Amino acid sequence: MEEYKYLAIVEWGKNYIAKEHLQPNDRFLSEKELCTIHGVSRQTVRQALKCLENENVISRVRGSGTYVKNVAVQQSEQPKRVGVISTYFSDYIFPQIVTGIERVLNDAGIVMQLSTTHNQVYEEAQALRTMIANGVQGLIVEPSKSALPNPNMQLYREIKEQHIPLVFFNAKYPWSDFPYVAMDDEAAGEIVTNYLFDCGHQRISGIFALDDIQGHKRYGGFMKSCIAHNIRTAEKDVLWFATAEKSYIFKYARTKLLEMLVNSTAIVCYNDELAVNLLRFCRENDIKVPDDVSVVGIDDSKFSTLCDVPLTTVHHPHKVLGERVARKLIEQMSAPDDAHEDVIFHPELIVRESVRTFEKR
Amino acid sequence: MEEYKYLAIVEWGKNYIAKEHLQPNDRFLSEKELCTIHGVSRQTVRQALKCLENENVISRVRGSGTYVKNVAVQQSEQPKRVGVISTYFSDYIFPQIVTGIERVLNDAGIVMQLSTTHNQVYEEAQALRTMIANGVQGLIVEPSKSALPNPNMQLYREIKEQHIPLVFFNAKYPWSDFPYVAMDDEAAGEIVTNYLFDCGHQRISGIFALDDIQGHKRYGGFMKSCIAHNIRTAEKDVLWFATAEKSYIFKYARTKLLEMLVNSTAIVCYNDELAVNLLRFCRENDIKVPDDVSVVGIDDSKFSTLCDVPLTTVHHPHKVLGERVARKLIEQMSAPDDAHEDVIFHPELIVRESVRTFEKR
DNA sequence: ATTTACAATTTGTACATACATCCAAAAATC
DNA sequence: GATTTTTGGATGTATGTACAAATTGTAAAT
Repeated sequence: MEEYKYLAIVEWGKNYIAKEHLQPNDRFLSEKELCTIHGVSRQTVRQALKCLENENVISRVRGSGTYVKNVAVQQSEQPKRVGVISTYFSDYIFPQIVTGIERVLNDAGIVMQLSTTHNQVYEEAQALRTMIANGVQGLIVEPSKSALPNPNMQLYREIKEQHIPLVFFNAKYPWSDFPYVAMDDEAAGEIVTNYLFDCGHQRISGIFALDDIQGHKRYGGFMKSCIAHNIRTAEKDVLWFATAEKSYIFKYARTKLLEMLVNSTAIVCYNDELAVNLLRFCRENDIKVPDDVSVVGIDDSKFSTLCDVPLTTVHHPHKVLGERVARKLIEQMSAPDDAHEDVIFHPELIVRESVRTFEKR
Repeated sequence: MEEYKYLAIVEWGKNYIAKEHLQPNDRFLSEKELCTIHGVSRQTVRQALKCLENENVISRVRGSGTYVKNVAVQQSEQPKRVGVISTYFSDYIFPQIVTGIERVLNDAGIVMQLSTTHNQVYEEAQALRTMIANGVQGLIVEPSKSALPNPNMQLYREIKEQHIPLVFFNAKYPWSDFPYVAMDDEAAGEIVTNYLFDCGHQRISGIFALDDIQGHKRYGGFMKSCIAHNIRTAEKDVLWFATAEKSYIFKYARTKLLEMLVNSTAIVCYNDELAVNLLRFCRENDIKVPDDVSVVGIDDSKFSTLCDVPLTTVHHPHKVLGERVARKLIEQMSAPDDAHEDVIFHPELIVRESVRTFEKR
């Protein structure tokens, strides 16, 4: 029961196409014919046709006529797009995380748009802006430099205001108000450190990323374990580095590093990547692992089994985490839930061969 | 310079908003005012306003007036999107290729949409369809099962008809008419085999992928070298496998494989992944590499240095190839060039430790 | 001070007419 | 038979008029 004539004609036209089984590029009725059929003026018919044209149901060709457009276009609406922004994706554990994300999104018929920030907030801003301008229906983001002040606060606020669902993974900005999926980084730091104490180590040092919430939390777990074991001086035995310069640490902090290796029986590394590099550094400086010094990593990356001394580390859920993040986003997209619950994976120790066990006294 | 009055008013209106620095939700001129300003009928003004409304420049409220919409929307037009479809992307050399693609596209301000086929033509079809429905401006595709008949021919024809630029990498379908970027696979097969002959090997076998043009070409290079060295029986010493069952070959073709390892002094592997698996198989069966048998791979993947016997292989340009593919697509997008030239990288031998050298007689 | 009624303004719908422009098929020409 | 011209019919543009429906401000009534 349409109130207006032109809207009635719009509906009538759609039904007509369906009823007559008109195929794409079939000719539709002319304006004149529609006038006589509905007993209205040509202007009214034109208004109705303009509507149908805007809705992509018909296309009109001057001098020729009105034609039916691709019906498929209207039936299967554009598949949804989701933006995935991570710091890296070709190295380390990222390919596996992204594979997990891709699998779930793909199964849900969602297209994944990928961008990397190389852990630069500027690139993060650019990626976010591009994605939004691109009309993504959701965002999966791994924060860049999550522990430092972030100039993209305003952008995230806009995302919130525009009600674009967003899920963080691995870390979240402390000031942000989006759900996140990560492993319990503090527990991970605590578990490896506890394990070292259990193996009889007493002089334990740590190397952590300073610009990254994960680094802070793992450091927190490390400290928690040290304090629980009555080691109050651990704070001094920590070396901090910025993730951008992770390869430089072995050049520019060489002295401090060597000193640390001599004075400690074990080193807790921020992650496996650092640990593997440390293993190489030890080899180059004729320090035997685990005989001279023990090394533990976190993340259970592929390299931890491939390096010359298989690395004791903490399992990161990798692919499962990716899948969970994607599912979380899909949940948020279907039912925007402001009472977002975070998903935290509990880490698990993987014992390999990079830690020496001391005799119990 | 507009031919039609209403189009002139559309342009005038946009300039007016810019000139007067009208903000979103500011009131625009009423229809009556525009009539007197331009000296046209109200209908003409209305047609112009309808255009501006369709372009999202203004919004009209019955009984209230016409208002300016979000200007940001119109200024920054949607960034371009490009679809990247590869067989895998989290393993082997794919992360590096995709990283190369991503870098170039990103620099060009193009968003990358990623999908993987797992070397399944069905998934390839689905990915292509989704991408097209999504309105990508270009496609980068690694063919799936490129050596077998492909049911997606029709799809590729449609892509051609719709003039969507497309570039293949690593391989191309023999019947297709798109440019591609790859390394010279035949030369790669030839180079490693030649090297084995140079090292004094005479009994050389090969293992190749049967469903993949790269496999065929590498096999071709292998055969070329064998024939050049007057080994006419090589054809019998080839084991074929389907890429999907690459891990099964070591179970189900175990007898044939062992026989081959005993009867040969060297094995040419389709790629490094297979070679690394073969190394493990040898270790498990107490066959020493390279003392008992030599193994060569192709692709120079990361694993070729990390496995216990560093692998002699052929360098694949990885990231550079990715970058070149992306640039090729951008070329095609800016200047559709039917006289598409393929880009072929010439491979280079990387000698490591998996090949034994026989004394020259 | 709040409510109510009304009027003015503004956009939306509908009809009528005239001419412009383009397409395609029919007709005329070569 | 092939090419050019004509012509009918289709959509596009432009103007005019009339009324409908929604918003907003004003003024009167409560």
